[in-house]
Amino acid sequence: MSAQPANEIRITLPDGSVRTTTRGATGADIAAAIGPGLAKAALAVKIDGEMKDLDLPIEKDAKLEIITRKSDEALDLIRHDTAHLLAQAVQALYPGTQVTIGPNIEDGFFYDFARNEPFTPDDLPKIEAKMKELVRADLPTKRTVWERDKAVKHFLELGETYKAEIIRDLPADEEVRVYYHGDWHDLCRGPHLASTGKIGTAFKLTKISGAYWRGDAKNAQLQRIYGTAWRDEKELAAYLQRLEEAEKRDHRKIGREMHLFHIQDEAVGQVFWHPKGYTLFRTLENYIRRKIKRADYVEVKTPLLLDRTLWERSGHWAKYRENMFIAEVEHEKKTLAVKPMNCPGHVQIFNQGLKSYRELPIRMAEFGACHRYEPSGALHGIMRVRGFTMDDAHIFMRPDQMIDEAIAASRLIFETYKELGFDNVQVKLATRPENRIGSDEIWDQSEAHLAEACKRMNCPYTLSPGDGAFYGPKLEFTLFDAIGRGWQCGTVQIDFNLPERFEAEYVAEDGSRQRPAMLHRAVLGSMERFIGVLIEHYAGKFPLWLAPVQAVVATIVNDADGYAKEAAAALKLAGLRVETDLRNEKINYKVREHSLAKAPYLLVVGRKEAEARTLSVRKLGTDKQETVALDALAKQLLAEATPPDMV
RNA sequence: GCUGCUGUAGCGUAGGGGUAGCGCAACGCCUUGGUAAGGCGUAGGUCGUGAGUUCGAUUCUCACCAGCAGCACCA
Repeated sequence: MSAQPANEIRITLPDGSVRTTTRGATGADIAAAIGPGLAKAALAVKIDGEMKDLDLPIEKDAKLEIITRKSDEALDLIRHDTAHLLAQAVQALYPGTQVTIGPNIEDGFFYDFARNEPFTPDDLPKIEAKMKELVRADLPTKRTVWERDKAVKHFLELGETYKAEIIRDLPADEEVRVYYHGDWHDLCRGPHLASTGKIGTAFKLTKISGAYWRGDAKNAQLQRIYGTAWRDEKELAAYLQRLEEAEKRDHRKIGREMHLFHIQDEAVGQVFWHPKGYTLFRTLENYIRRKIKRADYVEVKTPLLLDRTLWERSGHWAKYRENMFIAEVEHEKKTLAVKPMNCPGHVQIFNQGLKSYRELPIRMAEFGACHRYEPSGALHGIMRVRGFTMDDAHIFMRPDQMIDEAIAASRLIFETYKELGFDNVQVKLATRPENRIGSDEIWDQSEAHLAEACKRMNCPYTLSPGDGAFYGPKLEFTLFDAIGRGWQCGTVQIDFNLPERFEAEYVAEDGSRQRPAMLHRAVLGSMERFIGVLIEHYAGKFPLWLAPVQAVVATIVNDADGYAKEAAAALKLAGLRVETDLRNEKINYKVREHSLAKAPYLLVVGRKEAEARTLSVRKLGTDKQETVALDALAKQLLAEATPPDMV
């Protein structure tokens, strides 16, 4: 390699080409050297993979990429700058407001403020207007590096106690950077766009909420303003449209419209399942029932109310009482608690009679109605409730069977999700929390077992440190719905607490008494929540086997009533869920109504059909019609309505 | 639980110190119409609950309950 003059550096561009430039040149200089168009479009640079300001002098050879509005990274830059813009606007409009942090989040950003007066929704348009004003002013950005103590002192003098705290907590080797946007300044790691004008105006403030300082409920509550920001107005409009789409899928709305369930004040957080909703519930339940039967589970039912002493023994009274519904029984001076979990009940069944190692594993399943006192703010439709049904099971086994059982349970979960229409599933391994029981040795072993199970299944997973249950580590299964939202549903947990506390035993091969290992697993998790997910995933347009009403026979004229009833009866006899609509309404009206009600098949009969013993079939989502003979139709629909596990 | 907002007929909404309208749904009559809203009419509300202010409260104030959006929580 030839010697390089001391004042020159070599810049490698993404296409592999190398440019030689003066030491201390900036990203902006290099962009300008490449072309005026690029210079204008440049937002920031990536130097050796790290995002930097356009005006940062480059002192040594580097790989460099010019970031423009088109780059993937552009959104992050725009959003971060918009967050600053928000803070600047807020401080201009509401003097005395302290700034804290303002990170990017999915689709946008937020900024947390400390202010005595609350923000109201009316403030958002005012703040937005101010932000746009600042964009028009095109204030230049200036990066400055401060000496730490001076920075702390400076922000304290401004009354910015949170900022001062952040600076104090910065790692000792980190530069304290303060960015100016015009006169306004903020502590920030950067990078930033060259001026406020570069941000554009494709942003919108979306909501206000309370948020705890550093995410801890023990700390002061700040006021958070959320916003979204995009490259251009078109992207912003598309995003807002996406939000609208999600709103249309809301299970609370669809649940009401499709007469699936309701919730009322006298039973907060509990679901009244209507006939149609409960049809869905039972269909799903029976599907799971078939699957676990095949997987050699046994099904049980255990009491809802159990005496306090049992919960004391299980450890729930000490660790979980806050979340339990307690019933004082006056007549007997007893305290009972409604079960928040099924596990203690299942151990009671296991403990009836002496078990041999030959009987293990025992896979004990229950569709168990559990009740937990969830914080009022956590309740959400049927997704987060206080009374719910778990598709629960506990597997009692020899310790050496644990990995195989964890694999079998995980496979059941994957298979079920796939059959239900969810192809993308992610797995997390949640490891030991701070507050836990059991020796480190047991935890080491249990975590290793779950990791080994994943490895043998060839299943990638991410670690979720500290998120395990107090009694053992767990695998968490998150599925992704039609619009990309993740839902944590299934779980496989190792429990070394309960067998110990209830002194569960089996007789081993050598005649000794041994403690069984226990695996706790749920596939759907909560039936209620899972049905909520299904509603939103399918937007109420369920696959035929799940649809509460599978077909509606609608008449055109009253003369066809008799045949319509006959046809509906025949389809019902074949095993389909069918309704008739004989009302004195025009067919257009009926088509519209049943389409909106999301009936998968509309079977229209008029004089012609009655005569020929056929039905005019119209499938939901199409406007095509097909005339099919009654017998053939029954077969066709029945085939389509076959549950995925019976295909 | 915390912050903010909201609560009017089954659903969606208007209004506002003088006891409430509209649309859809419901019900009745007319219409029997061939694939996304036929016509006319009727009924339905102690305006979330309780207190206070007032001659008078659904409207204003307070408390409570519930819902919504976040935050925290989700063993």
